[in-house]
Amino acid sequence: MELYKIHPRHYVAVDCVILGYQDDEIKLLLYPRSFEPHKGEWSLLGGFVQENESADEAASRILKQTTGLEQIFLEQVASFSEPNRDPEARVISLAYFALIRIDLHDEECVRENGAYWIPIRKLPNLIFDHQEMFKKALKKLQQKAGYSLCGRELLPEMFTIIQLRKLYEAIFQREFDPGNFRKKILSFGVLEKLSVKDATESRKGAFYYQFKKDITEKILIGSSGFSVKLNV
Amino acid sequence: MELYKIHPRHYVAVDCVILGYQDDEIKLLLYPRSFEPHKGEWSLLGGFVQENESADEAASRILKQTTGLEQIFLEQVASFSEPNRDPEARVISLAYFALIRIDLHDEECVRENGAYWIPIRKLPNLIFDHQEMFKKALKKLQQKAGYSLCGRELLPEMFTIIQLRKLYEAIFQREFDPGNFRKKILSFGVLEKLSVKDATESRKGAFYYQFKKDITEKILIGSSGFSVKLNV
DNA sequence: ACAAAAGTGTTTAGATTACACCCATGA
DNA sequence: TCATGGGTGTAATCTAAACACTTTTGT
Repeated sequence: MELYKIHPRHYVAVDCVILGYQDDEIKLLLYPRSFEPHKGEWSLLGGFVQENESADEAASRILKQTTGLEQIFLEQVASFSEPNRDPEARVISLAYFALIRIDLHDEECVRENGAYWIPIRKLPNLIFDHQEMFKKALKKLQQKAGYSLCGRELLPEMFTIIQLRKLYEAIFQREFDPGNFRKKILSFGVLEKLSVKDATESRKGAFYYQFKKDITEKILIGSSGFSVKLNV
Repeated sequence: MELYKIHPRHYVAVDCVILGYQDDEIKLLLYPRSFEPHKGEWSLLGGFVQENESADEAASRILKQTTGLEQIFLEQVASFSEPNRDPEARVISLAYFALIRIDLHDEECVRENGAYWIPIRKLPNLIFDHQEMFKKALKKLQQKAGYSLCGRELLPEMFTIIQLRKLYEAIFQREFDPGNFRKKILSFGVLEKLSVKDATESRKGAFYYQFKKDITEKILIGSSGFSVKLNV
């Protein structure tokens, strides 16, 4: 302990890049910061790491507070530790990224926090280095989408292959050939065709699918854009 | 500031997974911890983040101290923040991983720190969660090797294709077909054949290669093991 | 000349891509 | 019946992988 005492201690915060999917767009949960510095400017949802919790736990806590959801996908992005990143005091921040199903989240919670879902195509300026946190999180999402179908985290229980494709097009900001995409995805054998159709988009209607219950999801989608492999 | 003051502050450390390549093996720089707790047990090289430095700077500082090298490849791995990971006091640790050319490092420095290069195949037990840090760093190395030839970081200026293959075999712990590996690597067009041969391994001798000077190295090597693509 | 490692070529199987075409349905 | 998106089939192209073969050189 003696040896440790000569070293400084720092505030440690977590900031969450909370991403969801709605109306064919990836959206980010932001709120106008409620205190100085930079009061009123857009900020990620964050908070300080307390004595008896890990950073992961702190991030979960914040997620619960702001969306009402538990047990959702959460992953470290990076640490941000420039001495002056927060002009008020030295705060070392650990960025997290979360994927949530907007259809499940608690709108009450979100409204209470004054938070909004903002489409990532029209992102406003964010405080501090939050823009960079977002960029890194988006890159992580693209990576993740590259080796696992992230429909489970972002789409409703039932969805059409077309909806899944639109999700992937939103994530990668490019188009995929409808026929090839469908074949590729179905070749993994992780989706189950239902007998129900979504008739809102066309006369013919598109069949709904859902993830098979027992699948330990391990899928590889290559980097070049979209080349996929089933791993286990 | 008022708002921040109600929150606790924590010691923040960096721990470096310093990897090198020698004698056809990936090696990790470790030292027997010189103070309690766990005095004498194997530990990564680390230190505390000071007032006026970022964590990246702290990691660079530690690297300089222990290997004598500057400007070397260094990347964040993850944060470790379990409240009791260090039994002595709460320390939040940011793990880094570094790749260094063992042929360049300062042996004096290493010896002064009582550090040793340990082949990763025969790793001893490490203190705290250092084993986990190492595992994550190794995974990162494999990822990195998957999209960029990391010969620059780990091999001497000049090397043979066979040496590069051995490096990849050490990183991925599997063998690659010599012919296919050579063709793949050379197809990137980032290596320059020299007129000198390494005659130590065979009568015929293998030509040395070096990285072309002007290359902004962007290579993709797929995940399935070894499928590669030139990106730009 | 021959052994042994360096380096080249060839063949096959599988994946990716582009795109033509058929299908089901409500208006 | 026809327009529209949903869904299937196929041929051309590219890539990975296995492995046979040729080259170079010291002894």
